[in-house]
Amino acid sequence: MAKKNAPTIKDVARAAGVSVGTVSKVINGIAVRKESQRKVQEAIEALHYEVNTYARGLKISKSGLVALIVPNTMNPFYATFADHIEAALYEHSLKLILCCSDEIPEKELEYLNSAKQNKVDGIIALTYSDIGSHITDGTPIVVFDRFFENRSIPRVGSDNFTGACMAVEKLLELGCRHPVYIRFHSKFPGEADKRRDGYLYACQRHNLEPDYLDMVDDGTWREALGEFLERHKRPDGSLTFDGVFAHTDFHGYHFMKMLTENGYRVPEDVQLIGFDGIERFGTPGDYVISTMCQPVRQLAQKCVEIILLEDRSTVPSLTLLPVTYCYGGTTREPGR
Amino acid sequence: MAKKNAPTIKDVARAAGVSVGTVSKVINGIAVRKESQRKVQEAIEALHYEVNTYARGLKISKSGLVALIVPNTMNPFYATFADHIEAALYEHSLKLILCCSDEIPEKELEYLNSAKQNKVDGIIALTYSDIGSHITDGTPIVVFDRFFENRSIPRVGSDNFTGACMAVEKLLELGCRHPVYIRFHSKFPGEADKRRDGYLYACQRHNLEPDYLDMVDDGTWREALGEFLERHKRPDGSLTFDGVFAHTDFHGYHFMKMLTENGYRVPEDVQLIGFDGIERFGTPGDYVISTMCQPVRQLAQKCVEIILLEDRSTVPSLTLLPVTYCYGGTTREPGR
DNA sequence: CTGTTAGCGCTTTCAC
DNA sequence: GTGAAAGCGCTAACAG
Repeated sequence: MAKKNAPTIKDVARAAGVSVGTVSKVINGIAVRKESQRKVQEAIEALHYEVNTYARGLKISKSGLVALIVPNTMNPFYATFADHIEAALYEHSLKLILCCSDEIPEKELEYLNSAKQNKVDGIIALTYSDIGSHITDGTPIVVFDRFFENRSIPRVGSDNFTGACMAVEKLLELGCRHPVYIRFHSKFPGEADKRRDGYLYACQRHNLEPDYLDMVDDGTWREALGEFLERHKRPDGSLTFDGVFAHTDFHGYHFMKMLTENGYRVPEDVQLIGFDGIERFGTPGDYVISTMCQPVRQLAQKCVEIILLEDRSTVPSLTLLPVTYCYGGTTREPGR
Repeated sequence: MAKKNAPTIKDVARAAGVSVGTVSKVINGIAVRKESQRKVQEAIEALHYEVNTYARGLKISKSGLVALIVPNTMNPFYATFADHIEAALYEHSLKLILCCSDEIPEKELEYLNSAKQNKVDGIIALTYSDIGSHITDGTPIVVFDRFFENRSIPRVGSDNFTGACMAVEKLLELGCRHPVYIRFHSKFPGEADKRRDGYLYACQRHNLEPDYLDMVDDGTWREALGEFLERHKRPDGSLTFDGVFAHTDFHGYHFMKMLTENGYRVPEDVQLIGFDGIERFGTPGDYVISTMCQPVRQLAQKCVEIILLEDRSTVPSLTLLPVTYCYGGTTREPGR
């Protein structure tokens, strides 16, 4: 905002009959004489004075800005995360610079550099490239949900491994005998890979033969799901599995649709649990499918908390928060 | 980012053996001797120099920041809008400050003031309070989707009136004889009110008896919809309406669910068209219900375009973009 | 073309 | 407690 003739601290000082130093003290809540305090306050009101953040930033090199790098805000998971980050930042009088990378590594890097240039007080990143290796200066940074080799950067995420185990065990508890796992993942390795490990571990622990679809998401997931379904049909048309743990709610939802369209009843014939905790229209509690819900709000708060930590030597290098099972209509629930 | 010893323009000048003025010129793309150009560039590389945005901002009072005030980003409509705004800003090398107001007037105002204080180059606002009356200085601002009394502020939105007419006519075209309208609105007046006007106009034009539910959204919409449904059941169980124009996809979706749960088939018994163009998981083209789709992307671009307009006297005070009908499974479509 | 220089508005010593 | 003054890093005007 290029307000041409905005009043400066000088104008206030003149109007209040004190020096700029005194005005500065009042602004920053440093003790001054009651009398001066009052006069300055009055002058500020009268002139509609507002501190110039550039000048202040130039002096104290703090902007009150935090950059959030996410792929986009179309995806409800990212959108929700962004919303909670914004809220958490607001609590600390910080502003959010939203950076959508579209999952393009170059754009992620570009935003990262721009963030540094804009002198943000911190960076929260959910990226696909290993941005950690590009951090050179002392800007506080935390990566969310995507962990890379560079272990020197604090990481925050959900306990994917345990969550996956819980999903399988929930399916078993609800009567499933043959839970399968479907997954489409980005070509970059990430923390979410642990969901597969969790599935495998749970299978082993419960003496189940693992049966899963695990492929890179190249846009052909619909065909792949169809094929997977065909492959699991018995001659009589019934399915060889009775439970599905989906890597994400997105694919879980679409697989449910496919099952329904093929005449299978969900949850009567097949029960299905996804991962993420996506809610319809963002309405709290209205899960699109039964799911292992990520504590997005707490995760966001944790990220902000870590960014704000004064003593960088005390920041935990890894923070994993637990996920919880949430009913969303695709599992058999007693009494529903 | 409080990088303590970041190299300054002075350091670059010294390293390159030129003056700060020359360095400044290089940075800002002003012609200098080839030789100097090269030396400065090298020095910048070597020192990893980055311009200090505070100092620059202090000087030229431009931040490259634009504030977007929306209620939240949980709601897919807002989330999508925010995403497109971000993209449009990116095209102009501008950064987005995301402000979620939670629909709280005080918060909207607070963010507005904070935006001014942060010297943003523009403000895009989707608010419930008449923020227009609080704008005092020359910050470019545009309000989206919510129009108030203050007509001096440029407004951008969808052509709700025409869109509503189109919805009704589409229903008629698809064989409906008795389209009803359901609506839950905020207690603040807004541009979306025109959707009701459009419905009424279309009814009048086609000699239909208007029949609609129009109430303030006080959280009891589910009950109200149930009541509305009961009221329209004939003794034989059939419904007195065969088409629904829903004020938003949200309520349209939930009414559809309710109809289905009550044994009515959609779209066989009742066809339904919503408004907004919400897509499942943000997937392009995967509309949750048939809908009058707002051109969110174009709307966002228009907002940014208006913010950027140099000559403020040429900004259109009102920009209405057309909505388009999109099939989402709740209407009878030949060949689907 | 290039170097010098005067601030932009603010915080922060440092005397008083 | 308070005022004076020195910059923070940069741009732009001006003189060379």
